[in-house]
Amino acid sequence: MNALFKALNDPTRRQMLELLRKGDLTAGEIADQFEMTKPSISHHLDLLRQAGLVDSTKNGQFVTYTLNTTVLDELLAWLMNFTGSSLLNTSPPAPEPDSSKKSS
Amino acid sequence: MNALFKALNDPTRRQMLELLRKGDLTAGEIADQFEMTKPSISHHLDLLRQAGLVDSTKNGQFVTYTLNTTVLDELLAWLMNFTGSSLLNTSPPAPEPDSSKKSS
DNA sequence: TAAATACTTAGACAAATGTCTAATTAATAA
DNA sequence: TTATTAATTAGACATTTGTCTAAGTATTTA
Repeated sequence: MNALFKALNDPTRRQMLELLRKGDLTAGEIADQFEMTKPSISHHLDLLRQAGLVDSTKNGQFVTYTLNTTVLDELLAWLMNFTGSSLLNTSPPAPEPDSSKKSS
Repeated sequence: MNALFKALNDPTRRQMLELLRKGDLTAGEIADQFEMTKPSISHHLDLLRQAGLVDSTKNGQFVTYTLNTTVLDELLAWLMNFTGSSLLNTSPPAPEPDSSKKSS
């Protein structure tokens, strides 16, 4: 929990998470999005990994980073103790609104 | 958003929030729960207030602190962008299970 | 093999953070 | 009014944090 809040307490790292929301990225691709040296990027990614917010896998000379949201569920649970669990939807997913009508 | 994560990035401050969940407390009552000097406590409370997580009102020589969860909703909304908004319950509150039975 | 590319590790350093003691302000009690 | 109590403000100081440059490790390409 401590590592989680620590990891989230930085705008660069939060932005990294938002980038990864759209899909996996290599360390270099992430670095391209920031005006910061690669070592600094590497360090931020390390903190995110320590918090369990991202996973990294090596593919050849590239390292791909993937968002891991399971640890955010823990944060969500913590939050619910304050905002009241009434915000949580415990009911089963609603049926699709009828896929026979429109596609897009 | 920055002040919020900053305020939450400390175990003492998070514990303070949990204490206030059970009810309002004066600065002194809060200080009693920690092995830390009052000025340090005061400083932590100040950061919580800056983040909008607590409100403070002066009553005589006492200052009472109250939990303010509205800013946590903002965090909740941010979180939902990651964990998937399906967890959010958007339906109206369910009717009370029948108030004619028990009082408590 | 040698050079280039992708990334991390090591170490320095300024800025931010958490804690303390001492002093200050405000309100109550003697 | 003077003393006491509750709390904050000011300022010092060690630790942590974010950033950088330089160097190191793999991996791919020439």
